Amino acid sequence: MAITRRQKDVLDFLTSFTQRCGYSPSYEEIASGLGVNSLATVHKHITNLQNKGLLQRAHNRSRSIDVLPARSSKKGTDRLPLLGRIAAGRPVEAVETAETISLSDILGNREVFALEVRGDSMRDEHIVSGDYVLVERTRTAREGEIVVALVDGTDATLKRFYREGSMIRLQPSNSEMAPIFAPAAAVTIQGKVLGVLRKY
Amino acid sequence: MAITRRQKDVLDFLTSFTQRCGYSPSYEEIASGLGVNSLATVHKHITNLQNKGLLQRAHNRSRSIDVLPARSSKKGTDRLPLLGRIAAGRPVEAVETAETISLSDILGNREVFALEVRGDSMRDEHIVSGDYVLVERTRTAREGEIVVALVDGTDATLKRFYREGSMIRLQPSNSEMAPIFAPAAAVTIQGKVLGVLRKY
DNA sequence: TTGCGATTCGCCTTTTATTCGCTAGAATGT
DNA sequence: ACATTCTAGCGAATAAAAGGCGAATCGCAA
Repeated sequence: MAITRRQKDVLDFLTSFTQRCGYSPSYEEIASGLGVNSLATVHKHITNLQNKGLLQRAHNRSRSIDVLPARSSKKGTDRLPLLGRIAAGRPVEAVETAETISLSDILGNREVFALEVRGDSMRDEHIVSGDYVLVERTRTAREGEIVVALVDGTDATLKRFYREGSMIRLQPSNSEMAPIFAPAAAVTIQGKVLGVLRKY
Repeated sequence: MAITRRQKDVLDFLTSFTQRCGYSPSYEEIASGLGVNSLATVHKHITNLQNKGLLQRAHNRSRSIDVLPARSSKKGTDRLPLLGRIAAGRPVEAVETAETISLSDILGNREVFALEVRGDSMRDEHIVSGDYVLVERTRTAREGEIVVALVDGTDATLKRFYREGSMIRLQPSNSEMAPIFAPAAAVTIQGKVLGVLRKY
């Protein structure tokens, strides 16, 4: 069920509009939201998405688009079998294993959001540009944890967190970059990193 | 739920009126509340909303409208908000964004399994011991893709895949390790890597 | 029975969805 | 390398639904 970049745009717009307004958008509103000038284009997108089973729509009915939550809960795509370890020797068997892994193993029941990483400040930590970090929203952090921190209220960065007396050291994991030292009062923790997700 | 702008207005008015007064409004009150002059219009709205299952009403009875509780949106842990990019400057806002990321964005509907990585053979690719690679089960691969490959039926490894004439080169992403050369017949592709998941 | 609110009936305007024909680029298969 | 299919886009014409009106009618309850 290949979904194109543009189709995801459309789907995201629909979800956000519906969330924001409480009703679904008209084709014209979709068009202007996506920056296209033709209703036909919108119509084609909607039709395609409907054919892919990602949304429902009543024929010729105004504002009748329903985005289906089926995207995730379709077939348990959120939980996948953990078949073993690689580079160990044996072929990967199609074994029925009880072991599985899923996002919820990482997330638990916590309030989590994702951020796309830009820059190389955590390169030695093997977090690179384009990765998504999964961040739990907290205001505190422990020594050595990777955090999203705000310095002087303006600069959000991804660093390791260390306390040094009344100062905070935010340590990049990149030997070419210098740590940031700041008084504890100037640093706001926005969350700590629970995991990393990368997509090829 | 397939609702129009005006219908939401009506529904909102009904909810707030009922909340405020403890009883439901007459059609005339609804009309003036909505700024319309015809009871017929109101009636049409109410009927439509009833057909959509959003409210209940007794026939020909005064003030007999019951707004049915809206279905709550269960929030799945498998889809999380993508709040923005990090190391960009601004604080991470608690914005309601439509953009989301989830495992299914990576997986699609393909047959996927996970493997825990051991060893450092893909270190320069920022895949390290302890990470989980998400692998689509395929028997073919394209030039340069990261694959799970079986050499001589015994040795499963994680490498980049290159074809060189009748030979296959399996290239580790680690400058300290040498590539594996093998005849195409001796190499079995077990799958290709779609993504990486890391858990701290 | 009588009155008030609910219902129904045409008829109108505005909003919205649908369809058609066309161009162009990307992805795929032979 | 080529043809084919799919995605993405444009503008215009058409059809249908949504929203609205006033007036006539109906039905319950006081």
